[in-house]
Amino acid sequence: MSPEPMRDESEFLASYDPRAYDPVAVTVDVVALTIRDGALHVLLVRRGGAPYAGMWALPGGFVHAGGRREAEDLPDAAVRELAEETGLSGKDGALGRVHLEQLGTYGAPGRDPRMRIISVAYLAFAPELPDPEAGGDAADAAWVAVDALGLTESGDQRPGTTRRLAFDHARILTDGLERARDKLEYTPLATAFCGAEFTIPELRAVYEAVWGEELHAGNFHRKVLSVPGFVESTGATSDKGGRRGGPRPRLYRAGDARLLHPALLRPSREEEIR
Amino acid sequence: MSPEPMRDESEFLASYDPRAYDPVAVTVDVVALTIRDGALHVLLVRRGGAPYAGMWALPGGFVHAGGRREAEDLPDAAVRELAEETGLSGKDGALGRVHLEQLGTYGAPGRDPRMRIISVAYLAFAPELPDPEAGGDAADAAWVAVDALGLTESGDQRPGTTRRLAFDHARILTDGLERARDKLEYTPLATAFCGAEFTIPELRAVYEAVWGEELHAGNFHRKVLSVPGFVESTGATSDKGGRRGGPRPRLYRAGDARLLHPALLRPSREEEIR
DNA sequence: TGAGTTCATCTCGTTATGAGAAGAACGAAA
DNA sequence: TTTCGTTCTTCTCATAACGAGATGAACTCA
Repeated sequence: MSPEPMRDESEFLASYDPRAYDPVAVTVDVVALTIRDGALHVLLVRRGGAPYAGMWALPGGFVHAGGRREAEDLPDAAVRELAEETGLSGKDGALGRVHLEQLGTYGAPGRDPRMRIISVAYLAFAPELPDPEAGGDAADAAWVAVDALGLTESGDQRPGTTRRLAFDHARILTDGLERARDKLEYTPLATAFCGAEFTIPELRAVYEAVWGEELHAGNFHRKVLSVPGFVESTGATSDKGGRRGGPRPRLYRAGDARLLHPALLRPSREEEIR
Repeated sequence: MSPEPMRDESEFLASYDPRAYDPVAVTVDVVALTIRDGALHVLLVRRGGAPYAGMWALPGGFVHAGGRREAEDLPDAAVRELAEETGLSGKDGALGRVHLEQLGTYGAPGRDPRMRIISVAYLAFAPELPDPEAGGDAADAAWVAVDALGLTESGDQRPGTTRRLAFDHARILTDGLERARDKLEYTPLATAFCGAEFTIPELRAVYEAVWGEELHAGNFHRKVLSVPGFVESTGATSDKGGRRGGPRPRLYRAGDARLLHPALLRPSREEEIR
């Protein structure tokens, strides 16, 4: 990993010139997902400046690497960009309960017309949040229904889709959705889309929105209660029934499991196997 | 993502100065795993130069970003570094049959004493390969038994371990092993550790080496044959029995499944759940 | 030749899953 | 207020999957 062998470490550090290397920039981009009106939504910003001005993009920006500003870690950069470009406050505010994990890194030459840019993508699961306010370089910011973006399996957008995504963000978003679908199978992260207390029908609505298919209510109920540590009862009952009738569902909160065992497998997996 | 709004994209590109940004460098590091003598091994190089001279590290190096050399994509950089530092030839040679996937990106400030370095880690599964030859900046290169590195769950090495790992490579390797264990559960990638044709006992040995526990031979056999697309029969039989006796096992090759359904879950999962 | 090992298959009891049904609780419309 | 349709929650039942153990044949090594 070192450019050339040297005898002494301090001598090496003194003579080291970072600028002698190829110029690269590192950004973070965030795929922030939430459930609104029973449908999966992603947080997007409309780009104010070039390149791709006017198009929609994932919130993100350059990592403060330590030159003029203080160096920040990658997850911190993700939270900062999310806060800056959307007006949502950071860890102690609206973004306090979100789950954040690294999704992947995208660095193909030419993915950004300005220069070689390596983008570290993060994936966030959030409970229902207020509408964002555009800030930073963003001309606009909004929660957008994922279904309205016309994404294809290959990471493109279908022709005729009104909201076009900049850069390779359609691919990043597609990968993020795929990851979210997988994570719901074997981790309890569906609870990250809910409030602190939730009902089993609410939890089922999360699965149905992310997976895009209806689940058998009875079997789902049995399964959630039988997996150890998935949810724990609060003893209380929701104060209202469903909006179209039905009894008041009981309230639960997230349990202490980090993995679901056995997993909650989605029904229509057969097609994707080959 | 743009530094400041501008009216025209070409005007923007002309005036853009990459050097105005914080200096960052991007590297790739590869966690290359294989099975030798029934035990899981990882490819390591001994560092010739500073920093961490003399310590062991994952093979890796700077990404050619496009300044003086031609820009290369991240996976290409991973293959190139693997080839350069170990003497193993590239895609058409010994490295032709390896599975390569992105593992994660490590960019904490201070992880490299020279400057801010963002490292994109890749994970490789390889069948048994020849001993590597040191090249590039590496003073030595070898397949090292993972068990001999004294890795802890928290990504450190136990005190007293002779081969110390440079940088945060103990953490990267720990994450890679965790990922490998997971992948064996729900993908047919265990076959990537085998040759083109293999027996079911050989495949079981892969699982036992990666998971570090013995499996029930009969149930494993039933399971592998019952999962559609995992393996397909060649009709042939191995020309030798096991080294300690037993009949000649039949030969199989990898099937066309990309996902195992139902998955092959490892037995002792209960402990890791909470 | 004999002893010990391993492959491959089978059995059996337990657990998990999919599909459907039923009673009770509720909202909304008549 | 009554009625009707909806939803929560719990059951049942048939099927599939799994863990543990057993068996006989095939092979290596002493």
